[in-house]
Amino acid sequence: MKSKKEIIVETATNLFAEYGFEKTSVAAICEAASVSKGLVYHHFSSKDEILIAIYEQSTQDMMNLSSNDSEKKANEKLSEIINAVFQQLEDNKLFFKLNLNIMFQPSTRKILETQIKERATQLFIVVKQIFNEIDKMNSDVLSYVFISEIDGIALSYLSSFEEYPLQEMKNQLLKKYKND
Amino acid sequence: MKSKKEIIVETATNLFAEYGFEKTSVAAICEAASVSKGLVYHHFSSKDEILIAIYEQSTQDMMNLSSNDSEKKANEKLSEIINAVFQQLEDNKLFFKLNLNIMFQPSTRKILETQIKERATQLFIVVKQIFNEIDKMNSDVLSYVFISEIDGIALSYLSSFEEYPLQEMKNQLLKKYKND
Amino acid sequence: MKSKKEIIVETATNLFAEYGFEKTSVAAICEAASVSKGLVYHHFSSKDEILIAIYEQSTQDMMNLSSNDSEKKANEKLSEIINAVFQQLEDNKLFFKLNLNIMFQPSTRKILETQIKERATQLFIVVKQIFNEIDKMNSDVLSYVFISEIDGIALSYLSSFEEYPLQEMKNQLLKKYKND
Amino acid sequence: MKSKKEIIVETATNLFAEYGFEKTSVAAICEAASVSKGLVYHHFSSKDEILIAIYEQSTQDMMNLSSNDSEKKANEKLSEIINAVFQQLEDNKLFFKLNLNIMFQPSTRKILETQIKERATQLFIVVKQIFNEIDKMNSDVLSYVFISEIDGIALSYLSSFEEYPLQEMKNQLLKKYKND
DNA sequence: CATGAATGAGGGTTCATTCAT
DNA sequence: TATGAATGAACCCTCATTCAT
Repeated sequence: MKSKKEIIVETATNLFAEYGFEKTSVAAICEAASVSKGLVYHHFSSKDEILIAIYEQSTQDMMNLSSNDSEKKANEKLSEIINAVFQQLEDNKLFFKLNLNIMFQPSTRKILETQIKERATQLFIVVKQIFNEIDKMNSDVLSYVFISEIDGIALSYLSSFEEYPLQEMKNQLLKKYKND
Repeated sequence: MKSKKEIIVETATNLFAEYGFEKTSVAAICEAASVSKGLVYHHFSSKDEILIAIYEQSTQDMMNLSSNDSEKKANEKLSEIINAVFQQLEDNKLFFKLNLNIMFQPSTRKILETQIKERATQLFIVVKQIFNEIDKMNSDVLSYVFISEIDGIALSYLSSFEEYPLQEMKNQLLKKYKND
Repeated sequence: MKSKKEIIVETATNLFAEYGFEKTSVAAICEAASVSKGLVYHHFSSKDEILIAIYEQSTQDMMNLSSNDSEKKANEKLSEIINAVFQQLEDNKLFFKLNLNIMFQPSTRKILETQIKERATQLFIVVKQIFNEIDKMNSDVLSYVFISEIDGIALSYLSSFEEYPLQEMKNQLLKKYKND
Repeated sequence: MKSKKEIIVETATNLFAEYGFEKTSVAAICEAASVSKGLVYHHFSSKDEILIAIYEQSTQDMMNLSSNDSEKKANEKLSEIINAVFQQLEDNKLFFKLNLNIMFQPSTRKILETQIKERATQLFIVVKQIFNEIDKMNSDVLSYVFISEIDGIALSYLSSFEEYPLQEMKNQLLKKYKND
């Protein structure tokens, strides 16, 4: 059974994702979680702290996604990443929006500066290790390009109000990295 | 000489870009612009209205950037767009952040829904017209890819806390689209 | 006619005196002054600021009490001070209590540290100048004693729940300093 | 070994003295005493009750100070009281401040009304008995004066931010009462 | 005797907006 | 145009106290 603390985090995640961090009041979280304000502040020292907990949790989840199966070839690993990201993108669209919201809201960006840097660094390392196997001399640029390509599609997809050809974009990417 | 109304818009733009829309109070705008609250509400019916004015203005500016010189070849036009965007990206980094902030803050996104759609549509049309000259059958996908690639680099660049190899990424793009 | 700001200060003074600074909520001040919270924060940047305004005002009033009639003899001046203080003590008992409350509440004492020091210094100077005329060698000690004697009676009077022989104490003091 | 209850009282005393009663939360006491909230409320029915325990304890301690050696002469007893009080004043400055804090904080004053009255009465009786030996007709006034003189010095000393000539003031008092 | 999750009222403060001047 | 006093709802957070374990 879920603890009240877990319920609070989960509820807050949903509300932050739907309305944005700034526009979600602690009171709203309490009501949605059927919990008193006192309890929220018993578990978290501030509203910011809830956000930090959510973000760190999601970083953890993200890292657990990338399998470290070193048996596989580089291009297989890239395909795997692409598949995993696009899967997540479809399944947790709202959650990805939250991440962008956090990243580009100056106030939240400041709150999470440390954690954002940490995640970006780790992500880059994972990708670069793969490209090292492919082309050690240019692994830096290749990594930047790879990450940008995924980010770009995500951005277009998440910012679009209308239907977005996500599958087609994914296939384009898969094709490009198939023979690396 | 600038009108008071222009001063208000300009001041608000800077503050929104630096602190985010939600975190910028009307009082702060008034103080920074050396103007009374009454005057702000004389010119704008609400804080939202200021944001709308800023966004529409910036869409206008953006559209004026893309020359409609139909004499040029498609690949030249693409290069031109790439150059223009990267130039802006460097010159007005804060302003681009504001656009992302607006786009992924659910509250502001809702306020500007109409304007965001409009801008996206216009942008897509401009790009697609170019790709129609290159490969009419696939102009849709090519346009999406092109926009995503630019968006992706912008996103990586704007979200990075550290040095980002913007020039190198730009060169990669230019190279890719040179011979189209 | 009194300005709203003056009404706020006056109301706050009364409530602080009756219930203490910490135990008087801004909401209570608003209600008693028939004024909105917004207005209080329009005129004062914080609750502390109200306290500071009150304290500084009272220091001003206090200083205006001591006439600077340099024609008079030293012992006459002392008598005058004694009379003035005891008069105030009777008339504004609650206000003197507020001063003691502020002085010995660590939180308020810290808020007003600067102002408390300033007042104490000014007070000491005024008294010492008088004792300089009487006995220049010992004017420091004599000043301390004089101030302590008045403080002591005030303290006893203000802390007493029962009838306190204020007149008799005053006469004792007047008698002591009559022939200086 | 100290009982948990004693630790709570001791910790609370220190915190009340340093931050004031109102500004010290039960949670702060618990943390400082390394004790749970439950335990505090097991030993005391409310926060007020802790304050009462502290105050009554200190009254007890105070009374134990004054020796009842009826052999001694009146002026010796007075000297003894003066010496004892000034000793305490130096040793437990913070604790005396707490007493003044309590006395002039309307809320705490009300909580401890009974105990404050009781202590004042007992103190007055002790002093008056001594002055009865000296001048029965005027023992009331003499007692008030004596208490006020001590209170006054204590007040000046405790309210001063700077060095205060406590020793000198003490000597003045001792000299005055030496030949009574 | 001992813990700490849980409550709910109330604290100080911010802020978009209105309106008389 | 231009000012700034004035409003009131909402915000984040604190805290004494209770209670199941």
